[in-house]
Amino acid sequence: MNGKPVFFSNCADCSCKSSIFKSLTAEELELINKGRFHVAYKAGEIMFKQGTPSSHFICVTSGLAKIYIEGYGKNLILALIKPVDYIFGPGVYIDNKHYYSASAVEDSTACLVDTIIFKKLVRSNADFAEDFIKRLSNQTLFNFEQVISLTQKQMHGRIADALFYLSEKIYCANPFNMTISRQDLADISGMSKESAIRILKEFKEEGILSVDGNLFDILNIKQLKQISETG
Amino acid sequence: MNGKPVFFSNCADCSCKSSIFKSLTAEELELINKGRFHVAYKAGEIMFKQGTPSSHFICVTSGLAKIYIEGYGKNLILALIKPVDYIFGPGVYIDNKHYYSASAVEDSTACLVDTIIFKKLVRSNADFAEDFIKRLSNQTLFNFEQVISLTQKQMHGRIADALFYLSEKIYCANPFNMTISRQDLADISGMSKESAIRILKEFKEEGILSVDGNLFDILNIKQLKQISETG
DNA sequence: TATAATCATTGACATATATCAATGAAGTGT
DNA sequence: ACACTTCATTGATATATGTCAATGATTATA
Repeated sequence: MNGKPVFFSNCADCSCKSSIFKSLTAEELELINKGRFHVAYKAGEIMFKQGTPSSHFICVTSGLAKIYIEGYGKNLILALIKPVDYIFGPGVYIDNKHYYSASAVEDSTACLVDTIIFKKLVRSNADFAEDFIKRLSNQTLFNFEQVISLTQKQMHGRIADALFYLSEKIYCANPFNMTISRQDLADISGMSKESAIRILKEFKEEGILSVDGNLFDILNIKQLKQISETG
Repeated sequence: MNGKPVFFSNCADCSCKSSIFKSLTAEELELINKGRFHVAYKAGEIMFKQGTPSSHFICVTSGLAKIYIEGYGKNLILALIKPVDYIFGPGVYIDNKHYYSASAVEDSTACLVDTIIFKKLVRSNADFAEDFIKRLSNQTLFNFEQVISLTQKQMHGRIADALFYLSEKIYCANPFNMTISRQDLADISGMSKESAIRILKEFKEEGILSVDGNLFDILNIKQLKQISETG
C-alpha cells in the first residue's frame, strides 16, 4: 500500500481536471478542492471493492485503472479508465454501494471527492447536471455496444473489438504498448484467457496483428474491422 | 396501424402517471400536458426504430412494450416496459437518435412527450433531475445484472433469470400469463429460440415449471433460484 | 544467483450451443 | 371451412468455446 495522500495545488489550477468540471464556477471548484484527496496506487492495487460503501467519486489523474464486475467465478471488465476520466458508479444515487470493483492496472494517481459534494453540485448547477447526464448516457451507449459485442459476436469479433477499444479509446495510438494482461484482455472480451491468446495467435499468423513483447501493432486495420463486423 | 391519437383529460388528473412526475409542480405538469399525445398501438407495432431521430419520451400507459437492440442478425431485448413506466433512450442527451427499437408486445397505449420539455424540466427542477438520475442509475444496474447473466451463465441460468424477471418484475404474479413469444424469451436470454424451448422442456420434465397454454407456473422457486445462482 | 511466483502459451478433450430441417399447432383472414 | 401464415416443438448435426494439464517465459524476491 502506497496510499499516502499527496496534496497538489488546487482544482482551479489543475491541469488534469476532468472535463465534467468545466461548467463549474470558481467557488464550486473550491468546494470540490476542499474535500478532496490525492492518492497514489501501485499497479494491481484495489481502489474499491464491489459491495462496499461508496463515498467518493474518483478521478484518475495518471496511470490506468479498470472497473470490473466480479461475477460468477470470473470478472467482466466494464471499462478501462485513463486520465483524465472519473469513476462514478450507479450505486451512488441508489444505495451508496459499489456495484463493481476498481483497481489500478498501471501505477496510478487519483483524486477522491466526496459524493455528497458532487450530488450537491448536480442539484445547484444545471449545466453541471446536464453534463453529468450526458456522461451517464455515453456510458450507457458504451454498455450497449459492449453487450452486443459480447452476446452476438464470436470470439474473433470480440477480440477485434477489444483491440480497437485499446488502440482507439485507451492508448490512442496504433503501435501501442499493451499494459494490460492477457487475462484482462479476456475479461474485456468475455472469454477465457486461453481463448484470447489463441485468437491473438491466429491474428498474428494471418498478418493482421504483430506482437513484439508488449508492443501491439494492428497491421491490417481494414481486415480487423471486417472481422469485428462479421462477428 | 391503429395510431389515432386519443386525448385523455390531462396529466394532473392522470391515474397512470409515471412516478417520475411526482416531483413536478402543477404548472410543470401542465407544461407536459400541453405538448403531449396519447397513442394506441396494436401488438407487434413498432413504436420507434433504432437509428431514427428521437423526439419524444414515451410513457406506456397500458399493455406491454419491449425495447431491443437490433444487433448482428438477432435482437437483444433490453427490457420489457409495462405501465406505468417510460422509455427514454440514452441518445436523447447525445445526438437525438434512438439506439434501440421499441415495439408493442401486447396491445398498448402510450403518452408521448417532447423531449425538449423533459430536458427543460431537468434543468429547472432539481428534484426532478435527481429522480431522473436515479432512474438512469437503476437502469444501469439492471444492465449490469443482465450483462453478467448473459456472459457468465449457461442457458439454464439465463432462462431461470428470464423467468424470474417475468414473474417478479413484469407480470408480478406467479402463475403468470405469458404474453411474450418464445422468440422474445430467447431474445431476453441471448440464445436461439430452439434452445430456449429446450430448456423450458427440461424445466417441465424436472417439475420446476408447468406450462399450460400461455400460463406459466414456477413450481419450484427454490430450485430455480439455485439454477440461476449456479449458472 | 537461485528460487519462487506470476504470466503466457500450447495441445487435447469435453460440451454447451447454434444451425438446419422437418413437423405440428394455433391463429387469421377470406 | 379453407388455405395461409405465424409460432412452437423436436431431432440430428456441426462447431465454438471452456476446461484441464503441461510447459515455457518472465518477473519478483530472498
